[in-house]
Amino acid sequence: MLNQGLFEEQELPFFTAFPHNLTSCPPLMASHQSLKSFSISEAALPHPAANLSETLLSSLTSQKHRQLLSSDFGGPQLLSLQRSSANFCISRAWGEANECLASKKMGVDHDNLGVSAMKMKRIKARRKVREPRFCFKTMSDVDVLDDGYKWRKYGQKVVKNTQHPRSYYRCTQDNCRVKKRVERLAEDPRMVITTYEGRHIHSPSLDLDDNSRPPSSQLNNFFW
DNA sequence: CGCTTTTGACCAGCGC
DNA sequence: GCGCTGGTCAAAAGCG
Repeated sequence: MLNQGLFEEQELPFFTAFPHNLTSCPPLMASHQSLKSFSISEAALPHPAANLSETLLSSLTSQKHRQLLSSDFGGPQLLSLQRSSANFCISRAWGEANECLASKKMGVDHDNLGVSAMKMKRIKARRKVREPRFCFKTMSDVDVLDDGYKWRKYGQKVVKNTQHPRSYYRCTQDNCRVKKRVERLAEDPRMVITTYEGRHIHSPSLDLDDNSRPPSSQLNNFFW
C-alpha cells in the first residue's frame, strides 16, 4: 500500500513521507504551513472513487483538523483522485497564483521585430508564464501512470546527480497544453516522481476499458 | 502511412 | 560575460 508524500513543488523543497493513515497528518500540516497534501490508506478509499472529500474529512478525528483541511484546500471540491494500477493518492489542485514570473519586459515594440525575432519573443513569453504545477511520488514499476489522459513524449534529459533520465510528456489533445515530467527518485529508484503542469481543458480520453474508467460524473473531477 | 519515441541541438535562466 | 543546467524543438527512427 502506498506511503507517499505529495507536495506543491515550489513551496516544499523536500519530500515528505506520510504515515498510512490520515489522522496523523494534521500535525505535519501544522508544522509545515505550506504543506497541503497527504496520503490516505487504500483501505480507506472508496472503490471506485465516490465522495473523496467526504471520506477524507470523515477520516480526520478532530473538528479543528477538519477545518484546517477544508480551508487549506480551498474546499473539498478541489480534491481529486490520482489512480494507477497499484497506487492511489489524493491530491489538490495548485492555486492559480503563480503568474508572477511573467516578464516585466513586455513593452517591446513588436511591430519593429522580424519574423524570427517575433517567434522567439513568443517562445520567451510562453516559457515565462508558469502554469499551476504540482507533483507526487508513487511507488511503481512503470514510469508513466495511467491517469486517463493520452500523453506524447517530447523529450528526455539526464538531470544532474541522478542516474535516471527525466522524461517530458505533453497531452496529445489539441489545444491542451498540459505537460508532465516523470523521473525516478535518486535515493529510491522504486519511487516515481510525476509533476503535472497546467490544467486540462477536456475530459480524460475514453479509451480505458470499462473496469478502469471512473463513472462519467467523476471525470471532470478526476484530474483537475 | 500516420503516430510515437528517441536524441542531439538549441535556448533561456541563473549563479558566479 | 561565461558556464552550467533544465526545458524544448525537430529530424530521424521505430512501430503498428
